[in-house]
Formats: sequence, structure tokens, C-alpha cells
Amino acid sequence: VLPSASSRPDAVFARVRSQTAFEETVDQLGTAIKLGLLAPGSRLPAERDLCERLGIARSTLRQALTALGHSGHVYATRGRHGGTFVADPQPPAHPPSPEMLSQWRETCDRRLAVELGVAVLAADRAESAELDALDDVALALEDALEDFPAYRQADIRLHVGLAEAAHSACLVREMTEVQGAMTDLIAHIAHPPEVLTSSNAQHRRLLAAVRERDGMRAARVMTEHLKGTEHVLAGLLPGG
Amino acid sequence: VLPSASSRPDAVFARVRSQTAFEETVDQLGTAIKLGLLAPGSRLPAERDLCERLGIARSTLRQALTALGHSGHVYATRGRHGGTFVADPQPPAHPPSPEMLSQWRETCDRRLAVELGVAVLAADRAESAELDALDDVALALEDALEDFPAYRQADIRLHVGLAEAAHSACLVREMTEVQGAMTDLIAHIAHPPEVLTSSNAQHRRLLAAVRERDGMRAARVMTEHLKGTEHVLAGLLPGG
DNA sequence: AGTGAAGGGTCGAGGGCCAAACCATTTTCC
DNA sequence: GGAAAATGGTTTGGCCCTCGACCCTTCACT
Repeated sequence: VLPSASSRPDAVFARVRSQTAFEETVDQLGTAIKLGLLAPGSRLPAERDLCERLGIARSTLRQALTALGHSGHVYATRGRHGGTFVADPQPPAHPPSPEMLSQWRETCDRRLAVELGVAVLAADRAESAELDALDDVALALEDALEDFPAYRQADIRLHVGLAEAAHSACLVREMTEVQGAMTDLIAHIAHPPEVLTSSNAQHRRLLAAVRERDGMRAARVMTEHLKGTEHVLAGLLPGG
Repeated sequence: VLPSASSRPDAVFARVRSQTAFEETVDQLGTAIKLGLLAPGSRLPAERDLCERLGIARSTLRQALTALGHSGHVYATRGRHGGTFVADPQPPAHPPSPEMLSQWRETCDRRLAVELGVAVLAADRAESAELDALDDVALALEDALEDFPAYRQADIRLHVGLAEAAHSACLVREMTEVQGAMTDLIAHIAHPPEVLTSSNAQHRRLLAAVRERDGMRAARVMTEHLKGTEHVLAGLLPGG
């Protein structure tokens, strides 16, 4: 009845991704650690508590923790005041895998969607106290122009914090996922202080727009902000 | 070193969702059928081909097809020109589950993010021919004001088509997922023709903005468009 | 020394998924 | 009419993941 009857999106028969519980746990905890959401030196909940929160068996959780311990991201101590702790310092990041690099544009697209949604929703729902806390993070960003790892860390806090201010649990989760993927991509490329300075200007304008409840202005600033990274990647990676 | 050291997003220790390959296949194919991406009466690829495309074993695929057959969404015939076909007519939709209803706001948030990303990217990347095809779909929408199932079908074609015009495979996939969830929510509520008329006006403005490569205007129109459905849901469902 | 809380380890049962056959049915071709 | 081909339908065996239960080891506090 409609035109183009034979057009069927490839997504319909796309590969079904079935990660095991073990893999998903390693990804989730590993990403949280890499993003600094779990600070180095901080203690994870006890295994018997954590496995219940994650909805998996303790033996499965232990496999994940063993893997994270083997890669140097966590360590465990036994005894009365023991526990599993985030390693400090963290092990050096791996260079991005070839398949990761080949999907960099898709990753940027996902990020654009999540960040735009967060910007618009945060402008609607953010509370004053939450924005005050984000202003503090923006201040910290100003002092980290020379130390990219520290800058990236604060940048992540800002973006994830904005997602929390949007009061949408699913967007917080998607934000952490996509920031994890982005970190893998940009951790190994140069970031001159000038670029970070202009990024900070955009952060300030973004927070101002959100505070004034101007969702569309926030979306516009966010778009420009993300275009910056995308241009850097387009210059360095194949498949532009 | 940073303020608010003890704030840890709930997402870090959120429940790990490990769907089985069987469940994911039922979801993926079932959603494609419910959305009309696989037209009633059309034939699916042969099991031996399809399982390879999906990256699963044939026995697992057969479990999914058996489940879809049991619910009346597909039927199979044997022999030289046999195959698995999408049922025509489709079985009536189930009323949304309580847990689905309780998550309606999160679903809307996800949709906002995906649709905003698609709107901005489509304005950047859509080709003229793709937009012409979407104009045809918009025309079909004008003639379906009295028949909500048909309207919804065309509406989905428009939104998924826009995602394809954004040339981002992952956003197409997310769009189908989120449209499937939205369909479950809105299939059982009243849609007076006046609402659909105003929706159509927004569709036209959206396509116009995309054609003029004005991403931010497309985003603004899209936001208004989605606010409409959200207000309807907010009036009918709990937890506003 | 005892207790309690934490991680470390082992074992077996159950189930999902896979691979590779083989069976049944229908159509086409020789 | 019979063979071949293409399809869905069925069975079997095995591997690996996950679970749950149990016990051990370590170590601070009392």
C-alpha cells in the first residue's frame, strides 16, 4: 500500500548481541573505574552484597572481580576490615582496538543523541543545588588544562553529573557507557591546552543555558561542543 | 581532591541485564513485526540463512520462531517454496504490562534522546532522494487520521526512515527499539483526529527543517512533537 | 582466645546454546 | 514417474555458563 515496499532496515536482521553476565559485569565495573566514578582507593561493597545488587551469583561476580584484579584495576585484601578496592594508581589504558576505531563515528553519533537528550531534559528538571555542584566541577576543569587525564576525569564528572541532573536513570547509564567508549578513543590523542580552553568556554555556556531553563540553547551549545571532538577524530582516524 | 567525593551514581551498581539469545531474538523480530518493518504476508529468510545473519544457532532461532508462531505473529509452511511468513492479519496487541507502564517516563526520555540525535544528524547527512521518500510517507499520514493503527504504522515509517537518513546504524537500531516500547504504551489510548492533525503539521515542519539543513530547528520541532505524546501520557498514567 | 566479617575456593546440578546430523514435505526438473 | 532441491521439523550429544551451597583462610576487634 505504501511506496518502497521492499525497503527493509538492516537493523531488523542485525546480529544479536548476547553478552554473558560475566562480560557485562566486567564492562560495567571496569567502565565505572576507568571513568573515575569509582575513585582510586575506594572500597567496593562486599561481594555478598554486591552480587545481590547486580542480580548475579557470587561466583559469577568473583569471576569478574578476578578478571579486573588480573588487569590491575582492583585488588582485594582479606580479613576483618578487608574488601575489594579500586587500585591506586590505575594501570595504563590499553590502546583502542581496531574494531573500536572502525566504529568511532557510530560512537560519536550515540554520544550526540545521549548528550542532546540530557541537555534538553536537564534544562527542564535540574535543581539549583545540582547546578551549583556542576559549577564547582567546571571550576576544577579550568585548573586542569595542562594535565589531560585529570581534565578528562573532571569532564566526565560534568557530563555524567548533567545526566544525573536530568533525573533519568536510563540516560545516566547510557551516558556512562558512551563516555567509556569515548575515553577509549580519545585517551591516546593529543589535546593542546587551547582546545581545552575553548571546551571550557562551552561548558560554561552550557551550564548557563541549563540554569536559565533554555533547553534549545543548551542543545545548540552541546552540539558545538561535541563537534569539536568529532573534528579532531575525523582528522586522525580513517573512514571520515 | 574534588568536592562531593561520596556521590556515586546508582548506575554503577545497577542490575546487570543478561538477556538470553533466545529472548533477544524474539524481541528483535517481534518488534520489527509489530512496527510493520516486516510487512504482513512477507517472507522471512530461510532459517539456515537467518540464523547465520543473526549470529545464533539454528536451534536457538527455531525456539524464537516457535514462540512467535505460538503468539500468532508468524506461521510456517514446508516444501520447496515454503518458508516462515509474517501473519496477516496480525494478532491483537497485548495491553502494556504494569512494569512497562511504570517505566513510561524513562521510555520517553530515551526516545527524546534518540529522536533529537536523529533530527540533528539527518539535517547534516540526509540525501535529497531519502527526503523525497519521507515526504511521501508524510502524505500517507495525512490520509490516515481516522485509522489509528494505520496512522501509527506510517508514523513509525517516518521516524525510522529519518533515522536511516541520518546514516547511523546504531541510531536506527535504537529508534526501532524505542518505537517498539512507545507502541506498547500508546496503542491502547485514544487519539482524536485533531491531535493527529497537529502531529502532521509538526512532521511537515520537521522535514522542512531537515531539508534546509537546519539541525537546531529540526531539534526544536522534534522536541515539541514529542512533548505532545508525553503530555497525553502524563494525563493518563501514574507517576507524573 | 574467641568472634565476626570479609575474601578465596570447590563442587555439582541445571540450563542455554551450539553443531551436526536426520526426517518430512513440497515443488521443480529430467 | 522419479530424482533432486529447498524448505521447515526433530533429535542427540556435548560444552560452557550460571547458580547455589558449603567450607576454608585471613585478620581486626573484643
